[in-house]
Amino acid sequence: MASHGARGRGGGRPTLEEVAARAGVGRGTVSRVINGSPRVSDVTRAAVEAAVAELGYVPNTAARALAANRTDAIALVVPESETRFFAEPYFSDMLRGVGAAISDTEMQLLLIFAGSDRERQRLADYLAAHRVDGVLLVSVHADDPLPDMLARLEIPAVISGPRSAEETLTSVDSDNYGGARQAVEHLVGRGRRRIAHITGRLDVYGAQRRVDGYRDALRDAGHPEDDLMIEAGDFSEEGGRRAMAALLERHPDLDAVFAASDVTAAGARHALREAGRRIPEDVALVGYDDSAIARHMDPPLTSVRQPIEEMGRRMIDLLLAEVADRRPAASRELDRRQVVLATELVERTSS
Amino acid sequence: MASHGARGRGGGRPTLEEVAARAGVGRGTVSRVINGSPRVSDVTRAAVEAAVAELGYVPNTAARALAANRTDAIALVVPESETRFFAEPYFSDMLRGVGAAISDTEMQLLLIFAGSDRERQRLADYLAAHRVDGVLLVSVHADDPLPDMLARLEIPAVISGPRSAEETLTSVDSDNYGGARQAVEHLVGRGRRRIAHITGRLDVYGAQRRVDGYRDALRDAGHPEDDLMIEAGDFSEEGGRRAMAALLERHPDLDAVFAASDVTAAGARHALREAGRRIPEDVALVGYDDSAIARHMDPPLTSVRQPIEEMGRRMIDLLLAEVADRRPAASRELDRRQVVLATELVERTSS
DNA sequence: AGGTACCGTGGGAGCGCTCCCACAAGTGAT
DNA sequence: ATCACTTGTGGGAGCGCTCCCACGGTACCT
Repeated sequence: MASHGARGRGGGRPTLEEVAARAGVGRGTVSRVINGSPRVSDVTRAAVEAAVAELGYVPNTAARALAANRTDAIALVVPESETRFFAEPYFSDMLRGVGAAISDTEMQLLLIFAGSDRERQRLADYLAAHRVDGVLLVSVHADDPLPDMLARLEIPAVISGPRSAEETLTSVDSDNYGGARQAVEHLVGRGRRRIAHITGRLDVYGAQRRVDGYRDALRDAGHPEDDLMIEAGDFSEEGGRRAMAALLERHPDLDAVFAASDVTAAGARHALREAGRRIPEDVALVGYDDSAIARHMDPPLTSVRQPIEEMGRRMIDLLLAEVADRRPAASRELDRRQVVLATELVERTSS
Repeated sequence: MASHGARGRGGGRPTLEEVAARAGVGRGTVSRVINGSPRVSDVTRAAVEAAVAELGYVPNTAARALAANRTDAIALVVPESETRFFAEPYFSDMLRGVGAAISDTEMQLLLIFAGSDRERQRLADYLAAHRVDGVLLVSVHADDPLPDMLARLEIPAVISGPRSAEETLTSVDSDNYGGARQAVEHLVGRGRRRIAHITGRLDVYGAQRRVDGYRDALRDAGHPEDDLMIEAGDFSEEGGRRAMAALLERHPDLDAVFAASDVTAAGARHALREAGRRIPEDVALVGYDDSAIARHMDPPLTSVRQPIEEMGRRMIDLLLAEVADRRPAASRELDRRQVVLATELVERTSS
């Protein structure tokens, strides 16, 4: 006991063994109580719980992790720089949703940025050390090597926003295609005839799906193919501004714009203002995400709402299921699940 | 070896012992190499490093934490809700600074929100379990119980923004008093005579110091005490708007405003616009933080820059020193350090 | 030559848990 | 009364490291 010298200073925290002694039971029994096993009699459980309370016992996470080979932590990995993370409400909304969901569990959530090469190297080391039981991946680009790395390390992962229609990871997404259709159908319903679209980054699958939705909605409304007015953006405000300017140049007669994100719409709004167009009188504007920006814009922005909170919850549920499922490594491939949640159009005065 | 059944699946990761066998040395030697101890001969070190590389050895964090009684992780605790965190550039700038500083170390950074009661309870459990070696506290209110809890648990902590002049924790701060003086002196220098101040939350010590700086700068410039035009804000945009409106009501003749944060200044700007005042012609405006908002405001905002990056670095350095210093718990009280860093006025067109 | 240092090194003990086997006691069927 | 379970329990073994003691070897003194 004295051999480790100055360690465990100040009397230290009580251990399982001490709780067991105090409660007059064995180590195993205390462990069972702590972990909520049903195979403990009520009397014993009460005695142990009393001892735990008296001693102020808190399990040692490191010991537990070592013995049980799990960490009780999952990581939310954002393959972007901090700067972009903070600039885009999508990420913070997602973080909020995931945070809410995780707080119902015993799990801990880690936020990891992997924007720069350096950060990616750190992340790789981190994952190699198996410091988390599972990973949540947000908005990964088509050619990102991260998913493969996770597969190689056999770390369970759930992705928000599949990389393609054949996503191999379990994924959760909102109905980008349907959401885009809602937006365009809404504009058509309001009598708009010349509807443009500013896309997101097209290496993001969801952005492509929004283009598909836009295209199909217009076609179904009887618009000829060459009515399409598409300009590439990148989800940023500046990108929205530039795309809008280009669209106005090419199609001065447009009377509506569907932007692939609220931030993009904010950029478009600037360009429209500069060009002297009134919103919504001259040009109707619809965004995507229904973030705080949409509510505070002038005029308030009609936007497609994704159920971010729900998405976060589903991601956590699926990931925890995969983590728990790590026993016989049986037919797990079979039910690769792709959850798609419905969107909702929130109408405001911009359209 | 077989007794633990299905655990450690897939052949598992190599252990220290395996590396030692491969390199033909003892366990202790490998440990020394891994931890960079100088007491290893060059030949041996090379052999071990080769074995590590061949086997792809990565230390098991849990085992290390258990044996060494440390976690190699520190937490950045934000006693605010996620919402406020994302709304205030101060926090994200601070996170960026701290993140940059930590990435030079082997430490891991955890971001923990403690806005709601529930989150605070989680945090308490978390700290009680000693899951981090140290804590970084950002913008704590005067009556927050967190610092006491940390002291009780003997967890090293560094605070950004001391709670009072007698802060007992090691702290890092920018010179709020001096920064405020810079701002006011700048306005005086530009010939402004009726300078108002919108404060931050006054339960934050730094906000009080800014008031002091404002007050003293005006007094030193020969303004009588009753020239003071102070209105309380709360660092938020809405608070700035309200305070500005109140100030205009009471002092329609004011010609300059020093706001306690850029976000506050943004709110003030709105109120000024609504009241038909031009910036800077009618009213000069100066903010604090020099955040992204200041650069993008219309007109670009003159603001007091805090060296956030540097603050983050200093906080990390001090905290790691305290963590490392946890040996004889000697005369640590003696050198309680209060680092104060200089600010810099960034002049733009709003003043 | 003997003594005293100090390397560099090997490996025992221990960190605080979980897992699982063993076993006592109780329950019900035969 | 016997066997076969079930239920609750105790405690050994082991997770993969770090810490530290002990020991052989070399270098430098007397």
